[in-house]
Amino acid sequence: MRDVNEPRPESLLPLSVPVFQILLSLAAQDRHGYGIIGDVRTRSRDEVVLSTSTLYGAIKRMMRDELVERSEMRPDPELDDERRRYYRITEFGREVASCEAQRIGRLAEMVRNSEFVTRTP
Amino acid sequence: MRDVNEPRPESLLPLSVPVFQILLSLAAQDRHGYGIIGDVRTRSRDEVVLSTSTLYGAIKRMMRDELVERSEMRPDPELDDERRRYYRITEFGREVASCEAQRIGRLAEMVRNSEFVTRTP
DNA sequence: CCAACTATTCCCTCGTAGGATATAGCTCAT
DNA sequence: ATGAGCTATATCCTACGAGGGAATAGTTGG
Repeated sequence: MRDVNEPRPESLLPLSVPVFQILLSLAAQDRHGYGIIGDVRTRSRDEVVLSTSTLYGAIKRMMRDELVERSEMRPDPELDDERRRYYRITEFGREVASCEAQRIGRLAEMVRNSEFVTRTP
Repeated sequence: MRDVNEPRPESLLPLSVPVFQILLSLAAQDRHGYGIIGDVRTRSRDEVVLSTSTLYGAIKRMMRDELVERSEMRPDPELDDERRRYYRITEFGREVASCEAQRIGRLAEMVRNSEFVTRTP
């Protein structure tokens, strides 16, 4: 059942590069802020390198929009760092990310149907 | 030979939705402003509907960045409307659009490698 | 001849990306 | 043990773009 106060996921599209990358990162597992930066950098093969101001600014807005929420998760105590604040993607966040993924798929198809693209066979 | 004063195409990425759609539209043929709005709407199947302020604002910045330029092209005089101002994509504009197309391709692949995506078989 | 549509332009507001900077706890080599 | 460098979070500030609204005016068709 959809929360009537929650906006339709499509209304938040298109997502900015940082927001979509953060959702992709948290979709795999809960992470803390600095961990997201490293993960995004790794999975994008250094194409997306978030600065701390970009990350924490985006996280704040994503909390406001209920795309993510605080997670109580803690790693093994001997590996933990108490300063860390973990985040979890919400169900709504997954829906929004899924919509954005579909939008990107349609866009990629639209590009394939264009003439000008440099094809790398 | 690359113009040394022209920035590297990647430095303009990511393109906004309006800018990329306008480049896609002009890559096919020269068009005037209002014509771009209609073409983008058609080729995106009503997904991207540019307002006039969005379009003309984007065009102005794209002229500044030399992604597009004024075109002298006029249609058959009996079909013409003298108010129209036609635009043409530049060679640099094509390079930038091509880079953006590749970025979107990589992004779509990254999404395919993620778990959460809603698959439509 | 008037309404609706085509076409361009400007103004203004809101929101975001990201540089710079502050603060402080943690880790490790010497 | 200590200081350098890394991990981690947070805020300030600026520049810039998206897009609503509205003004202007030429064009078309009923």
